[in-house]
Parts: sequence; structure tokens; C-alpha cells
Amino acid sequence: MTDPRSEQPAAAAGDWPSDWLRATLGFLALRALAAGPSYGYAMIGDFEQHGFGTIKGGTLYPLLTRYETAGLVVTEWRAGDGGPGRKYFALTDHGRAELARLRVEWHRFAGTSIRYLDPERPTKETPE
Amino acid sequence: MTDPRSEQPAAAAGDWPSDWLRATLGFLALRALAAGPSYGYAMIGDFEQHGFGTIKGGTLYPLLTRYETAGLVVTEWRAGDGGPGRKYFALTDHGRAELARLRVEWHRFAGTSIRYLDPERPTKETPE
DNA sequence: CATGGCTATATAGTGTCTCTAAGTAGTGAG
DNA sequence: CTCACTACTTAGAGACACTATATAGCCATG
Repeated sequence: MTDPRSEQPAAAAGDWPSDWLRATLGFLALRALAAGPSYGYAMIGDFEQHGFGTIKGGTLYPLLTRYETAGLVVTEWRAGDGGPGRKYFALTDHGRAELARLRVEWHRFAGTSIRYLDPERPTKETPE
Repeated sequence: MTDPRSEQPAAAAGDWPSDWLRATLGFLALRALAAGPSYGYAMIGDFEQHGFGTIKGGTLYPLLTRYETAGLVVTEWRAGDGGPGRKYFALTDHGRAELARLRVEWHRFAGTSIRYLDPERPTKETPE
């Protein structure tokens, strides 16, 4: 497994509106690290495999830097496997707590928005 | 019913991260108009009742103006019910088509993100 | 050995959009 | 008259994604 971006092509979904990714990329990145430390380039491939399209380096790296500043992740350089060095990111306890919190909140928000969108939703007063 | 913002207080939820609202407010506004024309101030009250918090006028009105420019809505001034005039917004066919499209896409995106977040999701290779 | 491609991270410039804040205005109550 | 509520508008500041580019290690091809 020298190539973290092999396995399967994204299959479907290509690219979502950038505002949607802007809203979610933060906790998506925290979730990507929940299974153990990883590095930017591998995370981009992981997002691609899971149907989020190709996240740009110019988006992800500044985000991870902000998260390091905020104490959600810590970093460590490791040698690359036939290639340049890799900057590994690992969740802190704070990062894990944030992920847990955002998971719940996002679930609630997604539900609220999907219920509001529902074409069946009564829009005037509810008949009793 | 002279006050479009009576009924129930928001109950719970108060305010969501602004990026989450940024991602959704566009199609939320289209959905708010799906039941018939409405105006900004009433829409703000409607969002509040449905758990989205208090959307600011400085956010909603420029959005609606962009949608008018884009041909998703058309506008018409009507007299207010004891108060200033109201600028009513109505969906065009284009707006209705966009709403239908975004409803499907948002549903897919929300599902993709929630599946990715799932703590139970296998993160290394799936056992066969 | 040089050219290009893949891996990997970083930064600058531009544009969009939310937020805060304030302004304009009509109506009605004290 | 002044305040509160209704209702829309605009200005200024800040956050952040996008495009494009820079840097750099490693490897294959010719």
C-alpha cells in the first residue's frame, strides 16, 4: 500500500457546491483523523473515494493549519514512502470532543433542513 | 393574522454555525416561496419558527436580490398591513426547477456526509 | 542527465458572502 | 413627540474557497 489514493475511483458524485463543502469540510477532516493520524494528500484521496470530489490543497492545508492553531490537531513530520516528507495530523482530546459535538449538531441540522425542504410539509396551518 | 412572526418561539436550536446557514439558506429561501409568494420579513420569521435561528436582514435581502437577478424569483410591491410596503417574492419556473434539483442534491450530500461521519464506518479495508 | 510526472506541502491574489451596524420609512401607542 | 414594531437597504470588515503558482523529493523514459 504505497499509494494511499488507489482503490476505487469516486464512482459518482463529482463536485458539490463549494459552500456545501465549506460547511462540512471542517468536521469531515476531523472524522478523517478519527481512525488515526494521516496527512493532507491522503485525506484528499479519502474524501475523493467517499464521494466528496477532489478537495483542493489550497483549501485543505490552510484548514489543517487553523485547526492546529486552535488545538484540535497536532502535527509531526515523517518520511515519505518514496517521495517527499509527510506532515501527519493527529486529533487531540479537544479535537475528538469537537468531532463528537459537531457530529450531533450536524445530524440535527441536516434533519431540520431536510424536514423543511420536504414538499409534503404543511405550509399553512396544520389541519387538526 | 397581522403578525407573521407570532405562533411559537423557536423552541430549541437557536443559532447554527454561519457556514451551515450559508450552505443552505439559498434553497431554504426557495422552499419558503414554494407555497406561494412571500416577503423577506415573513420569511425570516418562518425560518425562526422552523429552528434555523434569526436570519439577518443583511443576509437575506441581498440573497433575494441575487436570486431575482438570476431569474429564480420575481418581485412585486404590495401595501403592508398597517406598516411599510412589502416586497413580495415569487418563484419562477426556473426557481421551481432549481428547488427541485437542489432538494435531491442536498439529500444526497447530507446522506454522504452523515455516512462519512458515522463512528461505526469501517475505516481501514472492509472485512469480506 | 534532463525532462516530465507523481507525490506532498505552502502561499498569494481574487472573489463571494456573512456579519455587524446603521440608515430610511410607514404605522400606531403612550 | 417619541418609542416600538414593521420592513427594506446599504456600507464596511472579516472569513474562507478558488485558481494558480512555487518548492521539492523521487522515479521512469529517452
